[in-house]
Amino acid sequence: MKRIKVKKGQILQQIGDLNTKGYQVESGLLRSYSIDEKGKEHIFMFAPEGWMVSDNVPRTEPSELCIDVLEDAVLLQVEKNFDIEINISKLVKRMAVLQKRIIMLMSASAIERYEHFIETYPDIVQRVPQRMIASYLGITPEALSKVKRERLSKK
Amino acid sequence: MKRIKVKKGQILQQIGDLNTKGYQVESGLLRSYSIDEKGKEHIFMFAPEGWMVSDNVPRTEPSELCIDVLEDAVLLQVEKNFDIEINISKLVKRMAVLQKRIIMLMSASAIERYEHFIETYPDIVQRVPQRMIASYLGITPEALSKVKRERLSKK
DNA sequence: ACTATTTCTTAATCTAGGTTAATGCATAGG
DNA sequence: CCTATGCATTAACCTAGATTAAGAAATAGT
Repeated sequence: MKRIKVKKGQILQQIGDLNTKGYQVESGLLRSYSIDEKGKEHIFMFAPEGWMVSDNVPRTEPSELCIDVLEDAVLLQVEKNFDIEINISKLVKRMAVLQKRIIMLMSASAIERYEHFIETYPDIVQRVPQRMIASYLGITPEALSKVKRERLSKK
Repeated sequence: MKRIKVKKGQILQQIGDLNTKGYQVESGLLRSYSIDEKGKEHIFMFAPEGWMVSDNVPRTEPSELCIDVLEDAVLLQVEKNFDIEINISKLVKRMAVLQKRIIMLMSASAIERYEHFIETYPDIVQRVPQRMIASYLGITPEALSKVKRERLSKK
């Protein structure tokens, strides 16, 4: 386990890399994302201060997520065997987040997912470009623009 | 931790219940699902032999999933504190499944999700009604019918 | 400060999948 | 055995969001 400083734009993990590390974020902002066969990015999660990112595939398999730096960050880099999994309560919280995300993707419209997102992560909205929020929500930037316009006209 | 036998149709957990238990499936088939504000069910996961189901929200919060029995089953009922979380490698595997599911929901079409489903869970397809597979895939039974028809005409 | 590049928004069109409704099949219960 | 309820499929239509394209606004690089 060691503390590292990383710069905006830096890529910590490429898709296909052996996936032995996780990152605990002390300051800054990371994201993890997948890339589909058409080359389109889909943001899996944002990780601001206090969060932890890692690919959740087994340690022995190639990663299916790319991890990069959105804001200069200080990280604790942890080897997956030991350090991470010791903190079970954090693991369990991450599961809860994933569960919520699946439920939202299956049952909520783009508008509802956006509402939920800004309630749950009000600060992130300020810190990342719109197109990344769209990517996280599973819609296009154009559709997000429309969603925001509709929200304004209603409230 | 105790072993229990349950009958098809039995409900093990209601949405809103305090969520202190998990179930390890020795034989039979369970499912967990959410219900949206329109009353529509969305299957979160199937749990055949060897799998484990539980709601992933923290133990102290009301559950957001309902768990019921699709085929008569023998279960190990575990209290969430102790027993479950001891088996970390199983926890980690569940995370990998959730991750894959999110990526599929964001980046794959209904046809692709269906293909992936029958590859990953070939036996489940035989064991549950079509409408439940549709629900798991996040589409309507009508759309699943169309998907299957298109597959047949192509191959 | 000026240009180049990326980002955001709008509008027009297209499409995957939803909705509704009708029909044929099972399965369950009397 | 007959009816009732639920399941799967088909077809006609509808809608949320994708795609394409173009312009405006913001950012970054020199």
